[in-house]
Amino acid sequence: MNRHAMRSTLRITKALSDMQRLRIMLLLRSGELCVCQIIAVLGLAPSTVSKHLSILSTAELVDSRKEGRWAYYRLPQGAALKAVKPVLKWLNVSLGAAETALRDARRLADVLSTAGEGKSVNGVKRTTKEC
Amino acid sequence: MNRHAMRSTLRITKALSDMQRLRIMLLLRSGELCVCQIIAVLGLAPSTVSKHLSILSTAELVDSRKEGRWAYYRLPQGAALKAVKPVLKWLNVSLGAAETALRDARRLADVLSTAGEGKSVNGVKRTTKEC
DNA sequence: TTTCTATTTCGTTATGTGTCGAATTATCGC
DNA sequence: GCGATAATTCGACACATAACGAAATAGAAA
Repeated sequence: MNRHAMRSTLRITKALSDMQRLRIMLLLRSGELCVCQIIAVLGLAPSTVSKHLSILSTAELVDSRKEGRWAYYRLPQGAALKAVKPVLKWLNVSLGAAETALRDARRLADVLSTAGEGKSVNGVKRTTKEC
Repeated sequence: MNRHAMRSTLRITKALSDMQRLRIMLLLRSGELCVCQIIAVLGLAPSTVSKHLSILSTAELVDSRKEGRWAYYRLPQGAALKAVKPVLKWLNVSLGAAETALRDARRLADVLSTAGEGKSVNGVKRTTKEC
């Protein structure tokens, strides 16, 4: 139980000790996102973003699910949320209004609006690719 | 104001992304400590501990003062405390009962108890404070 | 099937970081 | 003054890590 507390805590702090991963955590405040959307906002190589997501996932700072070709990530919801909620709250307060965060938010809005006109909202089916 | 929020937040998470520095933060819950006491508990080279303390200090996760030959470090008290209090609280909850933390606490108690009274092996009493 | 697309894994490279010992600075006691 | 102690800075090394592209994996559409 607490035998690995240091290890798991360190995994969390290490996961948060990178600028790109902080950006991802802030992005996910907007809700569930697929990898290609995160890639579009961060402007990094897909393999790089995937690695970052893997690190956040191992630290249990994000949840993920697969649907078809897509992989979706979001902030934790269940028991894991309880463990990291104070950290998420601190992150939100600490840099919710940071320049980078605001710019990323704008980019995300852009990505969401231009990615297929009637996205999954309204249940409109897309025949075109999304990412 | 928030122009460097990301930078300072990242400095904090980077500072906390190391096992030895987490140990130091937990040690300082006991109150102000001088560098030599921290060295004794951690069992690392003085130069290494000094570097760790410098990183924590730059991140404003600790305060320091100098008194004579000694340098004392403690958790932040003033405005800086406000900024990092949630993090400190999370740390406390997250690994206050961790194995390493408990062991370090015992070592610290040992260091503190033998510090003021005839610590020398031959029983020679010191006239001055010593580490 | 084949051909896309989305994502992950792998290999490589450049940079960052933790550690130590040696040298340096500062202070105290003699 | 001198020598001892506390702490920091510096230089070097080993190791960790973030970045990329290429290749591999998985699924959807032609």
